[in-house]
Amino acid sequence: MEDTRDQIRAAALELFVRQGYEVTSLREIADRVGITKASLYYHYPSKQALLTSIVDPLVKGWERLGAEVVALPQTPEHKRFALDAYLDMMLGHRAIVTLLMRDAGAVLAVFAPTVDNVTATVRQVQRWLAGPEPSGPDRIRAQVALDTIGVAMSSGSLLPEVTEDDLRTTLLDAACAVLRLPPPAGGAIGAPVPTVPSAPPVAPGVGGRR
Amino acid sequence: MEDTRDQIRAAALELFVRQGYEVTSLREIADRVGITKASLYYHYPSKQALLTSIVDPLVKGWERLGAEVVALPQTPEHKRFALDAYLDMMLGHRAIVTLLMRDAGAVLAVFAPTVDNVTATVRQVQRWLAGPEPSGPDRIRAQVALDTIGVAMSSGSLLPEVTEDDLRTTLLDAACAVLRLPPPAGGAIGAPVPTVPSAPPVAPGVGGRR
DNA sequence: GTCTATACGAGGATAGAC
DNA sequence: GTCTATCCTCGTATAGAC
Repeated sequence: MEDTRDQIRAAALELFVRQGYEVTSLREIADRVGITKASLYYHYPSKQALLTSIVDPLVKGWERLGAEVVALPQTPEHKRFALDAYLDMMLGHRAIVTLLMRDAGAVLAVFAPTVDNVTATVRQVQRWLAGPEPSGPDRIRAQVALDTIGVAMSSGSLLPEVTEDDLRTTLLDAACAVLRLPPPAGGAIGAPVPTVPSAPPVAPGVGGRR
Repeated sequence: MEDTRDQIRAAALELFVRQGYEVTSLREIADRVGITKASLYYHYPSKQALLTSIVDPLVKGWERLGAEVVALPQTPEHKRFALDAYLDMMLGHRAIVTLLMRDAGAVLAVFAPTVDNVTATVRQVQRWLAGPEPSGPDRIRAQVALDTIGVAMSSGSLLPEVTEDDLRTTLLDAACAVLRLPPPAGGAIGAPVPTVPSAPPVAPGVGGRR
């Protein structure tokens, strides 16, 4: 029964998101699961390892998506598609993203070894979005487009009463506007988007609580 | 001689930004200033008080700007102006904003009492930007426009070799694009922007270190 | 204003019994 | 797998001398 491990992860994620990583003690997490601190160490060798196992799916998803995306041709259609896929993945990991926003520092510290890879991936995607031989502003726009999607999601508290559907389409449009992509051509353009799967299965995250 | 107090604040800000608030110990800060932990307590009654005094200027600036902005008519020109002023203020407090991004959680925790006021201000500005009787998407766009400016600034590490000027104009344009504001009418429109001072004097922040 | 010394508590982590 | 007990380190904060 792997159940306890999962319970721990879920409890930790919830507490981390609500209170922050540093502030949350292992005792709190253990209490919530109904075990003791020591038992927790049976399942995870350290607090950092716990955090890693929580954030890992998002990192993996991002790296995978990044690799797929940069292989595509840099057409407006594909860019729009890439942003959509990115948005989709982020929404799938909503709780984790919130944590990342809250405690960017702590999370990055834990991923210090891996972080260069991630940064590299982000850079690649940014360059891909910016187009060939991008100017400074081109690169800024590319980065803002990416950030748009990430940040606005964590602003749930500032945007209640907004449907997920509105959020999804509006964010995509906003990112496209920033990139100055032409609006999607009304008709069918053959198949503008090829093989890339729309998004990984993606765990539901611990979403809730909003 | 208020010098020590300022030295402490500067050292603390730098360390907080680089390592994070929770992780940075008072001993480190004291060491850097060349005094002891105990002396530090003579100047600031607690670590939280220190953080407060660091972040306070930004909060104040934001509240002040918010109050001024929501009193303006909701024309495209004024919205553009408001975003510009907002951008200006954020750039003026660059280091603090970076800290806020890094440790949003910790900072918010410290400002828990005040935080409702701030949230309220943000909400007001968001509504002002969204226009009268805004739809869901209108409100999302307003929020994204605000976030655009804030976030992209912290992405300095992902956008080296970009001039501050490019950053400034591109971010403003991006925010306007998100809001679907028409491009600024080429000619002079009388005085589209009235009394509002372009931005508070604004401390230079401890910028550096990038 | 700044120091030395110290109280106090909390948190991460380990050892070893059940 | 889970517990009790314990270690060690570190951070906040205070007392009191210089």
